[in-house]
Amino acid sequence: MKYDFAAIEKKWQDIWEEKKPYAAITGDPRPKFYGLIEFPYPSAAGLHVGHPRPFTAIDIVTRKKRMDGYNVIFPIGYDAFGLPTENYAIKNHIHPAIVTRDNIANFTRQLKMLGYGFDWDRCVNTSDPKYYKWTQWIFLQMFKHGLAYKTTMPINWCTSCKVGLANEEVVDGVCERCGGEVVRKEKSQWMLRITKYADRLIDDLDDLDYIERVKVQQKNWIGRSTGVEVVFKVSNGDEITVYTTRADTLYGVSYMVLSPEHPILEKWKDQIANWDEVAAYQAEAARKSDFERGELNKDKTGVCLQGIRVINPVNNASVPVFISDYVLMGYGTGAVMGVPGHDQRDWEFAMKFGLPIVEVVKGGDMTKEAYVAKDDGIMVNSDWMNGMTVREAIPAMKKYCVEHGFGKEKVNYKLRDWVFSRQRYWGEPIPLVNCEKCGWVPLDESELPLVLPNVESYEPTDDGESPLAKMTDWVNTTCPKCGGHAVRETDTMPNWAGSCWYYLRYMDPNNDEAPFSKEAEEYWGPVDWYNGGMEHTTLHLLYSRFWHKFLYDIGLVHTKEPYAKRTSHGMILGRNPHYVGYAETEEEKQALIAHYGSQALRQSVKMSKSLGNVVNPDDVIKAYGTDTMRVYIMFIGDFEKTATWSDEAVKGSKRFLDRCWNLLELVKDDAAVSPANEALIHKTIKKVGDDILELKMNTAIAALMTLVNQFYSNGCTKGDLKNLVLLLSPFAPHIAEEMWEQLGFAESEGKMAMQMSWPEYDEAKTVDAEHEMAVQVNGKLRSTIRVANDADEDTIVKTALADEKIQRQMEGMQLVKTIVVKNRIVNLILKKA
RNA sequence: GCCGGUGUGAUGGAAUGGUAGACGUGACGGACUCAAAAUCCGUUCCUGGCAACAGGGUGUGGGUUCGAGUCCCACCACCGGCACCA
Repeated sequence: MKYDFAAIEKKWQDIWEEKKPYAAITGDPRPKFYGLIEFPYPSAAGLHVGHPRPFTAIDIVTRKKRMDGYNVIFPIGYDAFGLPTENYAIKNHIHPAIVTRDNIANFTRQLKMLGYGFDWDRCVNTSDPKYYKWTQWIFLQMFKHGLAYKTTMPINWCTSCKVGLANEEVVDGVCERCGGEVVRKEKSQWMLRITKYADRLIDDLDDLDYIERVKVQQKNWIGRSTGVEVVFKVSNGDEITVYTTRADTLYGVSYMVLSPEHPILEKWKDQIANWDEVAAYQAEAARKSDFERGELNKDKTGVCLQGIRVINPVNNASVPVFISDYVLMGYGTGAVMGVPGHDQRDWEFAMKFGLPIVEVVKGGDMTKEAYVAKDDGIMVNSDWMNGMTVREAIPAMKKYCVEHGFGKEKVNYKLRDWVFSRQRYWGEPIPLVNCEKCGWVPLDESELPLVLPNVESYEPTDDGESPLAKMTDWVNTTCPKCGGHAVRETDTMPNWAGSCWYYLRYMDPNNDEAPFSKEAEEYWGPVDWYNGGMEHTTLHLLYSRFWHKFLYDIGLVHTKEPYAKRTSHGMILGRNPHYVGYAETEEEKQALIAHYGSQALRQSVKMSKSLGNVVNPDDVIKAYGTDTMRVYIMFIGDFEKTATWSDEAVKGSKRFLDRCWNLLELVKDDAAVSPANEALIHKTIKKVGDDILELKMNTAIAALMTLVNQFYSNGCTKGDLKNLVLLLSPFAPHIAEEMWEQLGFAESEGKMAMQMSWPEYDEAKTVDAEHEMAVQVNGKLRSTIRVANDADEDTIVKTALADEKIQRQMEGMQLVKTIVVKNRIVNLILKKA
C-alpha cells in the first residue's frame, strides 16, 4: 500500500480535533511543562516557511515531554494589533478588525494543517476586547504605581507612517516597518519607566537559562556603566556637572563640551560673547536627526563659548567650554570633560580646535591617536596618583572626588524609557482622561475594556494626532473623579503591549474577573521553555520581562522572571535567484559569475516577493505532506543558524518517510525486539531523546534514518518497528499514528502512539560487545583493530602490536610509550631503535 | 570602531581533545522496466598507484599536546547586533 500522506494527515487531524489529546489541565498532579513559541502576527501574506521552524521544534519538545509523563501546556494565539494591518485597511478600505479576523482564520487553517499539538481552547487574540481589557488594566496599575508618565520630548517620527517610534524601532535611521525617513519631533508622549527596572533586568539574567548571546545583547542594550559625576565651577559663579567612567584621567582635562541642547545655555545667553554663532550651531543640530548626527561623526564640529570658562576641581586649571553635537543630551549630564590624550573622540575634537593634549597614562603616541589606556597603564602628570595603575587610580580618584565634595558616584544606562504612545487607530486605547481640574485620571476599572470606537477613516492626521482625535463624541467625556469636562487620551498603545503578558493569559484565557487566576498562575508559571527570534531580544523579550517584574512587585505573579529558558532559531533564507548552481551549462555559469560576481551568487538571501524566492508552506504540504515539511525543516541544519531552503533536499525527507512506511510490508510478525537490531535501537532511543532536549533535531533525524537503513539490511520485527514508530512520533505524528494503528498497537495498547511513554533504553545495551579501535603510530592512523568491550589495556596493546600493518611500522623501531583511550584509540609512540 | 557568531567535499551539514566528512541532496554505475518515474543495491574529499598502500586535507600563519576541525595567540573573510553612551 502506498503512503497516502494526504488522507492520513486529514484523518488524524480530524481525530485530534475531536479528542483533544493536547488539552492542558490546570491543577493536574503530573509535573507541568510550559513550552512557548512567539505567537505570530497574522499578516495578510499568511504563514511563511520561517514560522514552522521554531513552531515544529517546540512542538517536538512538548510531544517528548508528554511522553515523559508531563502535563504539557503548548498554547497559541495572535499578536493582532499593529501597523501593517492598519495600512492594509487604509489601502483597501476594509475595517482592520475584519482584516484581522480573516487573517487569523487563514493562519489557524495553516497551523492546524501543520499538525501542531496546540491547545486550541486557550487561543488568545490581543485585539479582542476581552483580552485587551486586561492589557489596559495592567497599564492602569502601572500608571497608579507611577511607572507611566506623560512628557514632551523629542521622539523619532516616521514621516511615512506618521507615528512616533521607540528607539528600538528605528533601524539605520529609517522606520523598521516601512523604511520611511525618521526625523526628530517634539511630541507629548506616554512613557513607561523601564529604566527603573534596569538593574534588575541585568542582574536577574544570571539565574536564567538563556542562550548566552541573548544575555549579552540585553546587557549591552541596557548598557550599565558605573562612574562619577564631577562638579566644575564656572567663571560666572554657576556650576556644571559632567559624568565620567574614567575619573583617573581628571588631570588630563583640557576643555569641556556641552550638548547643544544643554538647558544652561539659555541662562548664559547674555554672557556668551559669540551667542549668534552658538545659536546658529544649536539650530543646525536641532534640524538634524539623530541618525544624521551619527553619520556625520567623522568630522567633529563645535563652537567655543566666548566669555565662559570652567575650573577643573582637581588642579584648579581654567579650561574653555565648547558645544558640540557629539555630546548627547540624553545620556549622563549632557556635559563631558575633554580628555584628548585618552579618548579618541576628544582627541579628534582637540586636534580640530588646537587644544592641548595632556598625557596622564604612560605608553601612547599622542601625536597619532588617543591612548585608551588599559587597566594596568601607569599614571603620570597626575600629582598624587603618579605611579598608580589605572585600575587603582579609578576608585582612588572617585573616593577623592566624593571626600572633597565635588563628586558623587553614579550609575548610568544607555536604556531609555519606553515611548508607549502611538498616534494610530489599530491598538489598545489608553484608558485615561485629561480633566481640566484633576489632570490625568484613570478610568474606573469597571469601565474596562475601553473599546476602540468605530471610525470612518484610519488615516493619521497631518498634525500627527491619532485618527481617534477626530471623533469628538468619543473624545469629550466626563472626569471619573470630579464629574467635570474631560477629554480622552486619543493615542493608542504600541503593538508590543499585548505581547508583554500573553503567556500569562494562556494559563487562564477566559477569565472575566482578572487577567488570570492566582491558582492558574501558581500552577503553570513560569514558562519552562520559550523560543523566539533574536530580533526580539531588545524589544519584546525585554519589555515582557519588565512587565512581569512589575506584576511580581504588585503580587500578581509568584516568580521574578517570566521565562526560565530562552532559545533562539536561525532564519530560513531563500536561494539567490541567480544562484550559480541553477546554471545548466558551464557557459551559463561563467556568464552569471561575470555578471554578478561569484561571492554574491553563493549567498542566500531573505525570501521576498520581489526576488521570487518565497516558499509557501501550503505548496510544500500539498506536494509532500505535513510530516515531510516538519521533518525537512528540522533536518535542514543547526537550529540556531540561518539555513537555506532547498526544494531538492525536501525530497530526502519524503523518501525517509516513504522508507519508514514501506517497512510495514517488510516487518516480521514477532513482538520481540530482534537481537540484530537491539543494540542500535537502544542507542537510538538514547540519542534521539537527548538530542530533542538540546534542539539537535537534525542529528536526531539522522539517527532515525540510520536505524531505518539498518532495518532494511537486517530485516525488522514488530517489536523493532514499535520502537521506531514511538521515536518518530514527535517528528512526524501523522504517519506515526497511522503505522501504530496498522501494526495493531492502537488496539493492543488502547492508546495513540503520542500517549505512550517514551521507550526506555538500557545503557548496557547501547554498547556493542566488540569495538573497532583506531591504532595510531606517533599520532598517525595506521590500522584498526577489533577488541572485546571489556578488554583491559594490556590486551588492547597486545592486539594492536599483533596487527599486521602495525608490525610493518614497528620494523627497526622501539616502543617508548603507549596511550590507550578505551573504546576509541591506541597511540603507540615509536622511536628509532 | 565595539560586542557576539561563523568559516569543513560539488552541496545542506556531522564530529565529549581521540579513526574528519555521520545523515541527506546531487552525480555516477548496476538491478527491475518495452521505456521512464518510483523503488532497491553499490560508488563518490584530493593526489599517485592495476592494487595492497602511500602522501595531503577542516579560511591563513604560529603554538600547546602522544594526538587539534575542536584549546591558545595573531591575522583574513563573511553574518548578526550596537554605534560619538563620555
